Amino acid sequence: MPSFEDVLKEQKSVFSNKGALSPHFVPDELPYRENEIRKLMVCLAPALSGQKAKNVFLYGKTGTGKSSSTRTVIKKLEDEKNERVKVIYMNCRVYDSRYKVLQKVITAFHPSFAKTGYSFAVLYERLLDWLEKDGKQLVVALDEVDMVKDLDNLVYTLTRANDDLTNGGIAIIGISNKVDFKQRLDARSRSSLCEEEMVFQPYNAEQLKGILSKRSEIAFQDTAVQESAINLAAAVAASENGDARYALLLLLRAGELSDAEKLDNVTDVQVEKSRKSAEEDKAFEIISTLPEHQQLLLYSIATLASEVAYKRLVEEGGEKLYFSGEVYERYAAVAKKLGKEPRTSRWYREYLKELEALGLINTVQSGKGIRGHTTLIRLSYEPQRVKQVIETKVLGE
DNA sequence: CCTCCACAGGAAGCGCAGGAGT
DNA sequence: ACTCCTGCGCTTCCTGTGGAGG
Repeated sequence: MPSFEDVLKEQKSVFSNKGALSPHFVPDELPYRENEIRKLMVCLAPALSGQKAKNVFLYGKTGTGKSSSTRTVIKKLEDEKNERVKVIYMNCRVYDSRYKVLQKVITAFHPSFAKTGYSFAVLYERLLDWLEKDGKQLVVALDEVDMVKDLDNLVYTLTRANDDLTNGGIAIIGISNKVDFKQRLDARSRSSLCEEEMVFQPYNAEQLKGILSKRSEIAFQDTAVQESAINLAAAVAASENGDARYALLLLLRAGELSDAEKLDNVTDVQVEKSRKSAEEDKAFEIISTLPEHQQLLLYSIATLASEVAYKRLVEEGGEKLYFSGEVYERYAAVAKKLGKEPRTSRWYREYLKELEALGLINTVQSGKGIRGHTTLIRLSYEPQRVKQVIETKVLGE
């Protein structure tokens, strides 16, 4: 009978601490964000001397270190072990209304309030009492704050609380990656929430490299990751908006691939593979949210492509290209078969443009050798898989 | 050279949904 | 509650275009 220890030993892995690549991991040191962290600390520092901390609004694209910086600062603040300073971090994707946010805050010091049913006024009074008691300073960090449905209300409530309190205070840290979101707020809550503003710039390739190297030291076995793998992951992520989360994900998946193939290191080959599969996932995600007729069109191209020999096609570097007219005929046939009225060919051309803009197909203008003037079409992804995805996700349901 | 093919893509207009105005 | 307007998705109609074929 094998023990778990034996089983674990058999499964050798390139990882030593996989969790270090997770987006939730908070490293001891956050490189290239020293200035942001310092500025955040300056905003929160008043709390330690019994003053209200400043409200801060953090803005920046995904994977630029907003959440990590905030968590790092929160950790530092908690390490001060000041009884009168409380910090609560939450993700507003989960706590998406004034009530839920308030409830989450209350349960942090009064777990019995975890169940709903208390009126908003009761929760609010409780919060004030608790803060008032020995002049506590509360900092509420709201990640993805744009998800809160009644944000104006929430901001108003939290800021007004400061007026109702003679002792203690509440500060808000708002985090968002939506540019236009600020405009949706009314002027009053905007000016309270954005008392202090910080913009997080995307990382460049050099910085991503630094981040990845540092994390790899924790996450992987000593010599498991080749430098070329890190360089590639950094370069790819840099070209995709400098998203550190994506860079880490690539490395994580690459490592998992190495494990699956029972290799003892991670090279750029695995990174390239995981890039491809990440891209494919994204494409399939896009496909499943496409308008019905664009899906049908894509499906039609996929069926053409899976037929071994079709009457008219052109080959280019081993890839088959389909005539616009043939594709339209197939699309019309598929639509009819499913009892849908096909769109006109004029609109079909607009669909083609959209699909190309989304990177799902490639088109080429016909040149010499072909009669007339037409567009040649090919799928950007494996036809069989595209067909499968549409069949299961879309038509199957 | 002219004609035809196989489309590309602009212009106009239609029906409808969803706000703004009253 | 009502009209009015606007934008969107789409159809209809039409002119344009580059190469093949006679």
